[in-house]
Amino acid sequence: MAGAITRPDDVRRQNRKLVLAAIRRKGALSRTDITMATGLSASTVSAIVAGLVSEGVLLESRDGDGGPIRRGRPQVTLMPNPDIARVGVVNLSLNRITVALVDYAGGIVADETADVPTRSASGGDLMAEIGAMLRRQLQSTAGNSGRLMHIAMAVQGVTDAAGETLLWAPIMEERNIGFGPALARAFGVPVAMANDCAMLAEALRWTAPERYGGDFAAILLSYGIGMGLYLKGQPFSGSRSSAAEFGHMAHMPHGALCRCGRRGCIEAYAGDYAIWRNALGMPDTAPPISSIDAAVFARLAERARTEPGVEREAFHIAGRAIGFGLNNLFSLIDPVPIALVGPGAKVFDLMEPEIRNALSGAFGWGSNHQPEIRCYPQEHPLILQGCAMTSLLALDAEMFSAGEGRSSAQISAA
Amino acid sequence: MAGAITRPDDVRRQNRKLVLAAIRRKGALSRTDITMATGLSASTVSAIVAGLVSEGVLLESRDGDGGPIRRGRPQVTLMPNPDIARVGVVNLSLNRITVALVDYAGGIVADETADVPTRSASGGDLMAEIGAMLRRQLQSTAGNSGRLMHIAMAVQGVTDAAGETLLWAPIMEERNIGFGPALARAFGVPVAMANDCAMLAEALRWTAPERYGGDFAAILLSYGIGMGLYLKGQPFSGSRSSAAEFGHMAHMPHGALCRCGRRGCIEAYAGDYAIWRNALGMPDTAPPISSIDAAVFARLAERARTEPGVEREAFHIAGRAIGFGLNNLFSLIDPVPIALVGPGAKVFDLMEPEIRNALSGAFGWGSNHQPEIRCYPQEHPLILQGCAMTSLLALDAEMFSAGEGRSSAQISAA
DNA sequence: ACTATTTTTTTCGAGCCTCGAAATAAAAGG
DNA sequence: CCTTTTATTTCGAGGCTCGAAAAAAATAGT
Repeated sequence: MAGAITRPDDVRRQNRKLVLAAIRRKGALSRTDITMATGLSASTVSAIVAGLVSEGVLLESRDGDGGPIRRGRPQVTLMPNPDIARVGVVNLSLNRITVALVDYAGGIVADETADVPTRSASGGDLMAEIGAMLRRQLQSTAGNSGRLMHIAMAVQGVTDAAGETLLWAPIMEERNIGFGPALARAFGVPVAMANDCAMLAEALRWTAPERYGGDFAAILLSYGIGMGLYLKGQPFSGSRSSAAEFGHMAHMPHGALCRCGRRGCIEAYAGDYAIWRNALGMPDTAPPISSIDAAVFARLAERARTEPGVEREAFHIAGRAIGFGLNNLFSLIDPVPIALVGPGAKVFDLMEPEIRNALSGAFGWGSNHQPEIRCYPQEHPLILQGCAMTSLLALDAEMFSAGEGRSSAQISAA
Repeated sequence: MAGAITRPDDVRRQNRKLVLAAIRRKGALSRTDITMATGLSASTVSAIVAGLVSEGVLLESRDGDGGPIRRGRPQVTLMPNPDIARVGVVNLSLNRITVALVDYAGGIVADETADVPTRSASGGDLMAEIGAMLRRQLQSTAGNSGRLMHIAMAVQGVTDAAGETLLWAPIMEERNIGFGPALARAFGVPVAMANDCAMLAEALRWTAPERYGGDFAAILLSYGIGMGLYLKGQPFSGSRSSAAEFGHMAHMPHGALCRCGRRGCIEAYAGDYAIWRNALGMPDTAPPISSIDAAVFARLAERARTEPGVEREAFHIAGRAIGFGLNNLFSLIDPVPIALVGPGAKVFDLMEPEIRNALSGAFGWGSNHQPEIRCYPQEHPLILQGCAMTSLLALDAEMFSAGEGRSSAQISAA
């Protein structure tokens, strides 16, 4: 409530951020374009851009790239200077680590995926592997671009609100792993860690702002069920943990056994292991299996499509659970567009009728709950993109908006 | 994402708001106190306060009120000028309209409650009654204070996100009633309409900031079940409606009949009519009765306390439903302190064990869901207070923070 | 009574920032 | 080579906050 006080310098910082955001959205903009996009006066834009160029944050490009030849002084295009900084991107999911290096302009400098048995690995093991991968990439690409200035990490699990500690993850035994501080110490840069679904949401918002520019939910259906929420233009998170644990809302009291240890969670009906369990006619208290081969799962879906039976019913049960959860979610936050991401999106056709059915009961006030649902089967590219955006926006906001003082001194271009 | 641009004037506006907020929190402050409370420099505070005093927003009081006699130039106390404006406060609940007039310092100028059969009334009827009550109060207190400048209205029902239209209310048949625009037209002032639970939350936050200064939920257990949420220092609302419909989360698929027309809502197990239904051994599809006498309900609770039986079981069922809802809520937003408000708070002892029980299943990441729960049996004073705060803060922010231009011209002090 | 001390508040100049208007730069057209 | 057009920079005005110094207004002490 108190709020921070405002000083004249804050005005400049705020407007610098505005300029950088506009350029990042469009990729490249002239000063005139920035004037129109931000509403700032031409003189102010001129001053701000001059500062950013002299600090090396932006690059001027005089060659009009393909625009129609017009009379008058040609516009000078401004774009992020790729070599001013790099950011590290890490995605930790079941038995798989992906590390990438992205330059300040968003270009991928390096990209590597390693298979690692996460279930049996300790936090230290994973930390060492991630550190080694990132260090290798930094070395192999040294000299041709700026120094590492930020790391964003996506994990399949519950993180604390500060984005430092992985509190619990279905993909491994150990708990309370401080990946954030560890990475920060190892590489001397700020680290943002978040649930992979939060990164998903960030990426979707970025790639399809016309659809996901407002409120929406990204639901990841893979090994477990997660959700990333954007509300009022802000990523939603709990006060202590990353929260938004859609998959662990209670569907059935004393119901099926969930991997989180409780019973009756939505995930215990709609997670891949749950569908597997039901499709094989196992009791719903059977312990969740740890990993399901994609091809095997695809065959299961195929059988469910071709003939009625226990397999098809398993998908229906999953659909009902998801629909139930969406229904409750929508009771709390109003219906929003939904993005279904990951392997589960490939079998959406098998679940959609039950999902829609669960949502069909209209409230007295008539707001129909039927939302727009879109499917995105490939989650990994989106997660990485979300991490990259998170890091780059953090750089825009924290580092380069601060002005002359620190940044230009810290940055050493090659 | 785009965000508004910032100009030097915005700095002054922001800091004026800061000063006003500090004074409203403490009631009366000297310039030195403001300096410490806001972090602004003494010179800036001096300039801002001079403006506010010359506009008549603040009043200087030279008589040191009881403070220990100290050396040095005595502090001049600044407080809101009660006569600079008044705000109207309206609470519409089942068969009851309360209207009050509050001055800019928060003092109650007039207060009146009328019994009106809301179920059979039309929106126009209610609007006419509210208008008449408010107009009467304005006339009877004319001359001794400022003109009406804002109205806040709390309703037991679902409103749109803009705070203009009552979309649906359990207390009446008609839907989509535009109380907001109607009041605004009738009195020529901005109107903020919201769910009564949102106002509740506002009041609690105000009266006990040490407990409710952060995230918390206020749950109103009366004729229906509502919730007001504060998250990250912001009142939570949906994108289209007021949302946060805790009472209409789905507890049991195809379960008990709810007053909203659907089945299995939490309210259909924990609303007063649901408890009544269960305590009398009626089927849970029996139509909800429209109103329950407080004394009768109290006798019911007394019997449940003294002897086991169907009455006690009815309260247990209610507790389970509420606990179930809290469990799901906490899956989405992390556990937060809970304020139980209204008649239902009087029977909390009968429900608490089942509520706690439903919350006892810990997640894998160990965050225990047991929240701090406090009871506030009297909802009406809190709702009115919340309305008053809403209006006064709106005045602070919108009108007086704008500076010289408009406000001083519009205000006519008696 | 009068001066010294203490505390609060105001005044003043420096340093930011944004903006509009005017000036300058850099192209195509004729 | 001059005119027109469009983009960008320069310049002065007007705000705002801040620190330092000055002024105000009381008590304490002699």
